[in-house]
Amino acid sequence: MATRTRNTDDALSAERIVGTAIEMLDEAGEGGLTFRALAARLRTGAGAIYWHVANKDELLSAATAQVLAGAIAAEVAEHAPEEAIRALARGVFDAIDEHPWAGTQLSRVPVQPVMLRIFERLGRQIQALGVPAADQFTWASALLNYILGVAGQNAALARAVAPGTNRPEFLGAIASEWAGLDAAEFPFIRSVAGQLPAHDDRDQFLAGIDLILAGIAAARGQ
Amino acid sequence: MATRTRNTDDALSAERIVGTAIEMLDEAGEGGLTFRALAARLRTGAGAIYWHVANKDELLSAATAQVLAGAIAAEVAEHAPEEAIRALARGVFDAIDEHPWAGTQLSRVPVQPVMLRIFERLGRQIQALGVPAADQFTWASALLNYILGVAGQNAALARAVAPGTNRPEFLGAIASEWAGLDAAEFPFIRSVAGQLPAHDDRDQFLAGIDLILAGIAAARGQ
DNA sequence: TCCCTCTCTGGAACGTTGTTCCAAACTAGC
DNA sequence: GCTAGTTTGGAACAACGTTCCAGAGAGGGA
Repeated sequence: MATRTRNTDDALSAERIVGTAIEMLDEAGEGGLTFRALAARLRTGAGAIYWHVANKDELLSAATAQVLAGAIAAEVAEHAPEEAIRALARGVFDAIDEHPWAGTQLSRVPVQPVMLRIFERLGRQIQALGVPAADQFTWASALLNYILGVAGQNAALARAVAPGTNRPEFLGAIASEWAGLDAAEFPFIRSVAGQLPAHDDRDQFLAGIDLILAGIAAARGQ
Repeated sequence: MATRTRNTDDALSAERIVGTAIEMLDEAGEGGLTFRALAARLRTGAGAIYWHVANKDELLSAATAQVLAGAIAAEVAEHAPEEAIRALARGVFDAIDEHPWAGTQLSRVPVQPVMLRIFERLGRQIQALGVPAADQFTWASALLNYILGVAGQNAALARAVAPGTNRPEFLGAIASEWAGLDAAEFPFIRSVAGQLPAHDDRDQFLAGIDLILAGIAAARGQ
């Protein structure tokens, strides 16, 4: 019988822990990641995990960083600044759309290393647009905050959708509620209720980015 | 000795519970509100609270709603649409600036009754701006997501500032970190590091609102 | 006045969580 | 093959949200 040795394959490491954590978060959502469940899947104890990872916040940060790595790595040098900003925003959106728990993490913690890199990319393209130095910080922050807002709402929605039901069904139910609101108090909500079930979150998100870019262009033109 | 009667003053009620919860959240932050501590301050048991409030989520929602009530109640009919949007956004910002825990709540849960009212106000002003019906939902959502993003980041920052230190000191420390980053990798962050400690969050937030409004104006003009 | 019913109370208890602790198992260098 | 250092994993701790339930208080008929 095989001797129980500590070989490289089943050895614990920060990478393996983070990778397994991402698996569990993707499968069961934010509530699905506990140190006990993680230890069970890794066939070890909770204490062993703490040797490689300081605490749950660090674990979530590392998982979020890994999931966003692709969006940061994407090369955007060849594009015009506006297109580069769109591409970057699109990358972040797609990452959090695929891993909604990462959206929670991003909107919950202050700017951390991953988001600092995104902020850097955004700012560089803002500079490339010829924005005055005094406005660069403010306008890059506006873009970042918008992205983080969408990230948080996406995650909140994913959390709210009951495990059994699917998204169109859920949005349809909300649209019905909206349509049934008081006509005098909620005329606007009622008027857009019909657009809710069919609307594309991604398109809507990118339209918001374009709106901010148009605002920058307008402010620059004067 | 006085007979232990149940008079109106010390009677438990949803209002009194929510009011006390807001007090505790303001004093000790989001971690300061537990059912045990709340029960202790109300001189009762945790079980009694559950007779008036379904669970902690509902309690936080009610607290957030109360804290945002002022921002919604403000009458804005006399202003031009753009100024009305600014006033509304300003009201929300000031509320979450004073009660950062409310920002966490807003960015953590999907649109709830309070935020639906704000969305309604935003949308009505967007309509008043003469935006085409097809764009109203998208652009009102852009404004809302931006506001929620700032709300979340404000709350995250408030949570990160160590109880002992103050805000300028904390921002100064981050600015120092930013200034010390690799020059080749973070040119933009380094260039704006100096603006971080002195910048006004509120002004920056409102500049972002103006940017979106300018974008709407530009898109409308074509 | 008594009693029954319904509302409301508050303290104990349950299950789960993040985290800490520590004895034992393993690995590597002399 | 001893020893010093690293790594493991299971037990234990403190805290949390929530549930449970015996009983106190109030009000309305008999």
